[in-house]
Amino acid sequence: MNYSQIFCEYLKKHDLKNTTERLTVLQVVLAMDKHFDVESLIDRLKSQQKKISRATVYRTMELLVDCGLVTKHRFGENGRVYEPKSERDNHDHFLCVSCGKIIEFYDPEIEGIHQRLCERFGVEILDYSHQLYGKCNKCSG
Amino acid sequence: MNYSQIFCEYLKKHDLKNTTERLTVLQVVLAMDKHFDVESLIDRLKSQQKKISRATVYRTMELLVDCGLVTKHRFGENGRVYEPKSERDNHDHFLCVSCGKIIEFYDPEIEGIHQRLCERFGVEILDYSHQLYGKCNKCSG
DNA sequence: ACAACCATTGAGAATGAGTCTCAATGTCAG
DNA sequence: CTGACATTGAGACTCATTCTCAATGGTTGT
Repeated sequence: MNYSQIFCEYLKKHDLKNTTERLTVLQVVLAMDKHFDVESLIDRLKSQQKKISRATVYRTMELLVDCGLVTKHRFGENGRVYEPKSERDNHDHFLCVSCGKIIEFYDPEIEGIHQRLCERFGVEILDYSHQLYGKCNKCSG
Repeated sequence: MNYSQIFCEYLKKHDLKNTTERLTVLQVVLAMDKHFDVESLIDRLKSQQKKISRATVYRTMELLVDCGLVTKHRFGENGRVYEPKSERDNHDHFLCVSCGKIIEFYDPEIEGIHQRLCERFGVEILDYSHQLYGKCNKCSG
């Protein structure tokens, strides 16, 4: 099942309408760089002569996050950054404060930490955010 | 060396002036709840008849973060939250999305993760952010 | 102690990301 | 096809944070 199909199913299941704006946003999102902000997405839409309002773009991104096709991040003091999510795609981010490079990494021990937290405090974890900031190998020293 | 002394040293070292506004903000910050936002801090200042402008409060918080007396967080979609930092005070946060409760926890394995990242990619970590969102034991189920 | 220099402050304007409004438009079940 | 109602778009709005700049105040050297 591809992204569009998943999105359509999601829309149907929630009694939301299958509009061209929504599908167009999804298409363009999938063609963006891995990490992008809404501003770039809107620029891209404009440059492709797709006239979709800022409000609709924001509204649609929310849906895409909600149906699990996209994840939303906050890196440092900047606004939101989105990232299309692929199956079993579980990673955290390192951001170089000098050049802006983003390194994605996965360390299974993060799950150990979460597991121990749940056991210790009896909480249920729904979501998390884990970012590292520093200098990449080219910028350090 | 107490907080005020550290702050004064910091100011001197950076050729910044030792103003009553700056010291007042520090005093009131130390008397705040563990996690607070700028709005509450400004309210507190007002209620104590200390007239310090919004701009100065923001500017001073930046200094306090820079000199390591306070840490700055972003929890979810909300604005900044500050937290006075004590010696060897290394912890992450769990936030209950239902009741707002904050649990602080420390799991040494977070450092293992960071260590492995440094070795693997040759990066230097300067800072990080790690928050968990979910339901606390009273709100889950 | 004093003057002079320059950092700091405050009030309010400006910014900017994100949200809201509501009339016009589009979707879709029946 | 049509009615019911969800969605869209343009721009107003919000709200946290930053900026501006004239007035104020610390600090240093004498």
